[in-house]
Amino acid sequence: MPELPEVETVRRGLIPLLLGRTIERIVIRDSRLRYPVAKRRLQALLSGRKITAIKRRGKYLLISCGSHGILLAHLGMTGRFQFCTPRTAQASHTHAIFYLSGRKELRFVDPRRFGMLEAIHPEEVAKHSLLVDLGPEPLSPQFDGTLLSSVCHNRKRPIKNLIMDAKVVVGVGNIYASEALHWAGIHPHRAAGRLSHARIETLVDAIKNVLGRAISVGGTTLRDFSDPNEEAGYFAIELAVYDREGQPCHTCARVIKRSIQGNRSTFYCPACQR
DNA sequence: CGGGCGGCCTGGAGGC
DNA sequence: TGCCTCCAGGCCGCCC
Repeated sequence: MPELPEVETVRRGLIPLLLGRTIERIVIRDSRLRYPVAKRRLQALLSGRKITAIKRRGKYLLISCGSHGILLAHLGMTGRFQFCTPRTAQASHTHAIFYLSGRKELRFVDPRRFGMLEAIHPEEVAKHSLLVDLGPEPLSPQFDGTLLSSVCHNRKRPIKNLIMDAKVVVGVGNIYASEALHWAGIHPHRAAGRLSHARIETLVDAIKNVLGRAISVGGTTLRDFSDPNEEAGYFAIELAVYDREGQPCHTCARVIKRSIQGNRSTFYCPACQR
């Protein structure tokens, strides 16, 4: 489901709902997510604790209970958080329920179970195996043309695969990789090492602009994404190439093509992207 | 060691 | 209506 803009939209949506609430009780209904959910550790670190901050690293959400613990969560492809009351009918694939003060509940729903939930100590964040090798945040100043140029140097790997690699830069998934390459006028199959510095600068700008724009409109709703208030995102109507195979390019009217890269669909305009 | 790709899961869409 | 195949926004880990 979600790439960085969707996760950021969820984070912003959860802040007013969760900050200041206490996690009174945690029920794991099905621990079979991407990794088995360590239920007792979750309860030991988080139950009885007050939520003080909600942060994001790449596509990971970090729901923090001060010095006591952090709920590290990943939505995978189909995960979502639902904020509701005890009377709300339970959706199928509700794997975890966090009972909150004020008679509210935070539920984790994930049909495909590619998501994850784990409780960690605050001091574990820096060296956690899932976080330690992550590249820079794409919207941070650290991610710039100089950095991406050095990563691209002499690499034969297609540029699309490279920008989707979380060790290079986090948060750029299949949709926004296709979109950013389109705006930068770069063919997704082009070897990273054969791009000029100027074009890499353009690509960095495109990534920042596409992600920033998507965040500002609440993410992309393609199939099943919505924020915790069940509001849909509106970026889908702005997609230039993604899921537009056979349709005309908005710039040059040539037909958008689809290819397979790394077992994933790639969409591009064969005329605008070289 | 870089990097391609299989596999993890379920459900929806579309073809017949 | 039903069955079958294909496809899906992520990411670890295996293997070349």
